[in-house]
Amino acid sequence: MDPSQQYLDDNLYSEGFEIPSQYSCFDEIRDDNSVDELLLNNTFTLLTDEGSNAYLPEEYKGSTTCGEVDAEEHLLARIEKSISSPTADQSGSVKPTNNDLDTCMKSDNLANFPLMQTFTDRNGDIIPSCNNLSSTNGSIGSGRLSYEPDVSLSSPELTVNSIINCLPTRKQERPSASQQSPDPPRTPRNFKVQEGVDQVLFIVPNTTPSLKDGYQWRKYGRKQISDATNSRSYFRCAVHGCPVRKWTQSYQGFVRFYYKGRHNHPPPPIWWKLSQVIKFHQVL
DNA sequence: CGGATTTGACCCGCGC
DNA sequence: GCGCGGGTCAAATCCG
Repeated sequence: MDPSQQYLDDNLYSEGFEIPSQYSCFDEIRDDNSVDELLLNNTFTLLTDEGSNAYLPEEYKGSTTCGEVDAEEHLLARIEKSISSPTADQSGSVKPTNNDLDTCMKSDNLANFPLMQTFTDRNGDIIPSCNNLSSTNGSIGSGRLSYEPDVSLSSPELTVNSIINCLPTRKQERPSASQQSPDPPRTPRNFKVQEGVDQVLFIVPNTTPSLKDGYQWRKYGRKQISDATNSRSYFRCAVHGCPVRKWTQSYQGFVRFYYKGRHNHPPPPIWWKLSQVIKFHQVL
């Protein structure tokens, strides 16, 4: 069976990712040391805004927007780097010591996975960055992250968030040119920018074995997109009245998760994600 | 048996 | 205005 197809069909997609709400603050973290401090002090704030180049790769310094294709190239490069340099994430000084966190990381088999996140601007263009969870009180010892939005601090220029979440579990070859589809996957029509609506994009290798955030999702449709090898699955949050929807689509060895909306109920514990953010920082 | 998933049909938005 | 592609609905089916 085509691994991507199997991935799409797996019930694990009944549980998806948390959609980060609007960030509670936009602290400007301009150097790695300050991030280390925050992480080590468990205040855990990895934030940039649209204008911050704090963690942009060198090629994106000075720019705040780039096209989706460029962003994807960057993503693939990041994945390859992380795969080819298995010790890369050992260089960081962040070493979470909380036993629960370690247990969670191991149980979800997510240790050593890097994470990358980008924003999209109002036009839907992806802005590579290192933004991620915001947590005003997300201490490692608490067992939960807070995603309470702070409306007063939300950026009017940044209403759409995209996260690219890379979770390679084993070496994965990029498709050869002959294996690649001629066209990149189309963005879901409903994923187009809407005022005040959160949107998130994850891209994960289709070999990722387990992806859980505790949310329950109900599949409500599936569609062949563009050609017979490209299908998209449609999910809605299983909580009654919750407006959040997500789409999944496989493409070139990766699976894209498109999320739209904001949960209207408390988030579940998402320990593993916290660990990924830390790992991401280490990889960078 | 009830909840979740599948899948064909229908609806609608967008491009031409 | 029309046709096509994509999103959702809902009945059928599956599964625990």
